[in-house]
Amino acid sequence: MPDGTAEIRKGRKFDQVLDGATEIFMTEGFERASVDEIARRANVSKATLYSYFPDKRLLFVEVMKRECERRAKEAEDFIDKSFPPKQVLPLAGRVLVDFFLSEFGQQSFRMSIAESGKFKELGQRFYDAGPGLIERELVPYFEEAEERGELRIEDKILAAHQFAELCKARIFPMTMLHIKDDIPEGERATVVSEAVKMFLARYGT
Amino acid sequence: MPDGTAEIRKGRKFDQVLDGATEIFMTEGFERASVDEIARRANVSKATLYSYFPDKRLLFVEVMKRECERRAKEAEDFIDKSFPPKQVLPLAGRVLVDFFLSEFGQQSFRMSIAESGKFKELGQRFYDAGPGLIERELVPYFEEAEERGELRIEDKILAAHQFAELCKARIFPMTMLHIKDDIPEGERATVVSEAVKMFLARYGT
DNA sequence: CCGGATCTGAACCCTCCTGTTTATACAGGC
DNA sequence: GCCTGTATAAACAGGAGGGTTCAGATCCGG
Repeated sequence: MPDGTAEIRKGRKFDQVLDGATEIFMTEGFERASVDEIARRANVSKATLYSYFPDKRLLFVEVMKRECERRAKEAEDFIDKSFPPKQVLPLAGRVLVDFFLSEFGQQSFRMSIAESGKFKELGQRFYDAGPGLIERELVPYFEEAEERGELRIEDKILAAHQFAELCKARIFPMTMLHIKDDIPEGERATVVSEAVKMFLARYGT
Repeated sequence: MPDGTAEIRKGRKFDQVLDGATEIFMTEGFERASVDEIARRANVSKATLYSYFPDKRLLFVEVMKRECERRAKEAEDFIDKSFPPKQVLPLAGRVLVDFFLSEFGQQSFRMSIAESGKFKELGQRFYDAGPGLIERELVPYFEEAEERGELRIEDKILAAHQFAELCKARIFPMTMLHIKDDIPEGERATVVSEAVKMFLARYGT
């Protein structure tokens, strides 16, 4: 075992291929993306590509795996548990909004939804890196804040999801359905601010 | 002009084709659905199908148009504006939840998201029949309720979207990503009930 | 029962895509 | 400078799907 990455992979242009595949899959989706296009974008021959990945599906799964892990790691620990909700929630909400309004957030959501039927494990993986992550981050915070008397929540898991959904109000469907491509600064701030207000009106002390 | 439907259509098995196409598109999505399969399901020859619709894309657009109209009509007037929020909101929420958990709701959402990039007008149409409809139904109700002193809402449009999003908490992502296929009665009721509680905590009087 | 419109089925063309193969170029270690 | 493993380009096989065509069956109004 020459190096640490104990995976079934092979050679040297591996990441190059994955990067190219990520780009193409993100803009085209699974069906529309062609292997030739991926190889071209990755500056790699199709033969090389197929020497790493047995087929297109596996390549796709690998792309989504990596991307989910990457994003999940990025998003962790953006919460300082010792601060009160009035400070933590606006920040968390803003991170959330900016994420799912980003090109990457949009596309991975789109693709996960479109292909989760075909690749059963994929839906689970994206869920863990998305809604699941939010749950894992917020629930412990709610618990600490409740001990400090700053919140009072019976169903903390539901509350975490409610907060996340509130942050999508009016903007998420719009971008998801390509009604608008960009949401201006002001609108993002408003939505987050109103989400926090509503959340605290219900669970605040 | 022989009949009222002033469209560019033709013959007699028109609806048969549309019905079959709807079924296939709903279960397969645009890309995966094959014209042969649609013709087979519709008990119609491919030649007939192509005598009505110039190509697959147009057929798809027509299916989505009809389905959006159909659902929009079904969903109208389920609100009795004279009742107080405590009664109206649970009902409205329940209709919402049952809709987007239905096989049809799920699939049309999935498809609209997946294909709205390719068919620009489609996103708009689905938006009007979905989030747009909610807005058009709830905002006038909020206004009347506010006049009666039952609510106090500055941004009524945002509030309508917030309520809709609250109804999705914890259940919508799960079904969308195929984590769970059915949401039991109890969970639906809980989510709606908690959505209403939160909404009234913020905007109730 | 007749005649024109509509529908059928099956073959067909063409394009595109996945996946394979082969002969060639190139790289770095010894 | 040679040798081995890797990358390349390009062509190819196999198949699927969209769209067309046409001779014949079928329907329906008159």
